Amino acid sequence: MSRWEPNARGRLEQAALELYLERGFEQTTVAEIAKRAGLTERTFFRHYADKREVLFAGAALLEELLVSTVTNAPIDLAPIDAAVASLEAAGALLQERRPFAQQRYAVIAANPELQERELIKLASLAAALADTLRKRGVGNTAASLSAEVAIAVFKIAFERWIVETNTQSLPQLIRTSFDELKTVTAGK
Amino acid sequence: MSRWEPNARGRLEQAALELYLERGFEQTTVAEIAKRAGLTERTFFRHYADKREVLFAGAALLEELLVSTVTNAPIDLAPIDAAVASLEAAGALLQERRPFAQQRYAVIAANPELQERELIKLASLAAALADTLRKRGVGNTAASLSAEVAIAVFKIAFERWIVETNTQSLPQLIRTSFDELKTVTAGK
DNA sequence: CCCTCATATGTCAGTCACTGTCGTCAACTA
DNA sequence: TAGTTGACGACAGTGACTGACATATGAGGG
Repeated sequence: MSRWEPNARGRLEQAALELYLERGFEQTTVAEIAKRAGLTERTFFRHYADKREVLFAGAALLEELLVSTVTNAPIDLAPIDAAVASLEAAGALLQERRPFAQQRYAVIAANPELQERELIKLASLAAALADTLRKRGVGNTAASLSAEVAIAVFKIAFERWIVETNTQSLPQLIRTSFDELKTVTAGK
Repeated sequence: MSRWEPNARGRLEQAALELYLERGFEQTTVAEIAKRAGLTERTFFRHYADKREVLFAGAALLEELLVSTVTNAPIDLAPIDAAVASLEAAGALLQERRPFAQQRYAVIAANPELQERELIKLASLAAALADTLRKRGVGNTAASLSAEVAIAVFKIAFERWIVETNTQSLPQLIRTSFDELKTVTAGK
């Protein structure tokens, strides 16, 4: 049998989310999170670079999903369609964890520092998407534009998904927003 | 005659940019910035909420420019065109301070914390743009989409403007990128 | 079965960003 | 002239984050 309780990261993430919800992000100290997880402050920082990062462990998984989806998309699919399709896949994943996503969103929405981290994670996803598109032969600017725009569509769909009283699924909202985007950018 | 040297904020911003360029952001302490500006650390924090904010004093000005440009745009101009036009105006402003913009970009590009701040400032500009569009009667989602997409275009044009050896002006690059965006999002 | 080594953790001291509080002094105002 | 305000300095405190070193266990080799 192990010397320590298993799943230290899971316990830290759980404890952090709980405390951020109970007292707010700023009013929670890392020492408190660690204590609730049965660990020390130092151990927290061995698992997460900082106090914010503990809320963003899922980002790496999401990035893998986006990249592999775009990589495996039919080569004749337009760049923006490939990017949006990958976000629909990511949306399907999030759809399964809506309560968690809502709690997490509530915490992030209440704190600007966390919003900053969220934005850089999204920017990182956009960069990964753009890279993947370039590997499909898409031009530099077109790749960046497609990726950034797709992420913008995702952001807006995600917010509606969180706020609205569950009428459409997240993938549906992404598709709807994407359609509206086409209307918006269509020159006359 | 005044008790203190005038323009404390200007001195702090100048000192901070210099030091961030010389040693890097992380290797610079707020005490050093304050000392170079002839002030104390405490006074630094009276002028700027944190160590990063000193690099982002211009954002408020930019936001005013965007909002007033969109507000005064012809009412029959499409939302996305109004948003992009306002960013062209902002681009013209930046065009006049290219060396400063390049130094500032170099500092920010070298540090993730500063990139986070940059992203939230851009998101704030997008939110202000979207609000202004809504006041013109644009629908909720269309306003957000137009604003986010316009900012995405701006980001990509800005990076090209910084990197490329001055072939096109920033407003020109914004226009070019916007045209490419229309191509990219045009469904077949 | 013992030795060694890698791993996950604890302990402790230290730096620095940021805050609250109080004191100071010139300039303005009644 | 007396009070008020505004910009700053001085100082102590909290908490995020880091570096260095210690410790215990499970795995693998001999």
